Amino acid sequence: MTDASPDLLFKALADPSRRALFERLCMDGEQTVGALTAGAGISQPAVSKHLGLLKQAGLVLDRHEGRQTHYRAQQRALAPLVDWTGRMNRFWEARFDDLEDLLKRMDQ
Amino acid sequence: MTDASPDLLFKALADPSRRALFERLCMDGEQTVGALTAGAGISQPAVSKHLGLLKQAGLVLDRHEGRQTHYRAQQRALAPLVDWTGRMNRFWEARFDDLEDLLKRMDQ
DNA sequence: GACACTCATAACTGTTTGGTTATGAGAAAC
DNA sequence: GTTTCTCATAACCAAACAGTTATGAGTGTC
Repeated sequence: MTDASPDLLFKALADPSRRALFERLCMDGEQTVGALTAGAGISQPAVSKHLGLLKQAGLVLDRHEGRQTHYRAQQRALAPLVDWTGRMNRFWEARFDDLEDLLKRMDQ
Repeated sequence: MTDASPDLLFKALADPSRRALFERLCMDGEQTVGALTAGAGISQPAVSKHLGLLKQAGLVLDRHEGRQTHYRAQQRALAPLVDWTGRMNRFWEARFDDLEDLLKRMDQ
């Protein structure tokens, strides 16, 4: 699950609890499920389920150590998102350029 | 509704139909509801509802002309998304730098 | 005025989803 | 071996949601 579609990414990040978990992992680095549960306002199973979805979307990686599971953010996973926004911006700029060209031609 | 939280944006873009509508508006520019409905695989009321949500999220603007409504993408609306991804990347890099520093110090 | 067209809203429906509690599996601690 | 701890899964529930059809409001056409 190295790469994911924008669809999975948007869906995974659409939920506030999930986005908060991902943000914490980005800010503070690797953490156990227990640590993540403390501070999230929801139960441990809820946290586990969210982490499962984030993992499926390629946004986090897990590592088992003894009886705890450590999760960490996978930064690369955001690339498709950045690509998508960039693409939308480029479309927009292209149309803007076309309009500009048109206006210039009309001006002459 | 000039600006919106990342939450509204992520939620609005999480649905494939909605994202497709927004992509079409970015690529092809302003379009009527009728034009957008043709090509979307869903009914006109469904399209209208999605456009309503996109508008609420600040992603599109509408313009009434006679009996039709024209929608267009508002490019600026993606800014909070770009900011957010940038912030996450910066957190990640900061932690990476810390690790690098630590390793350097340990090396001496 | 009568009709046709375009879109939005209302009312409803089936599915998805974010949460819960209960429980089980695996790994330390004793 | 028994107990304790950590996490994941199962079963369930209420709310949110994406879609539908029916209808209404507003605007052009004749």
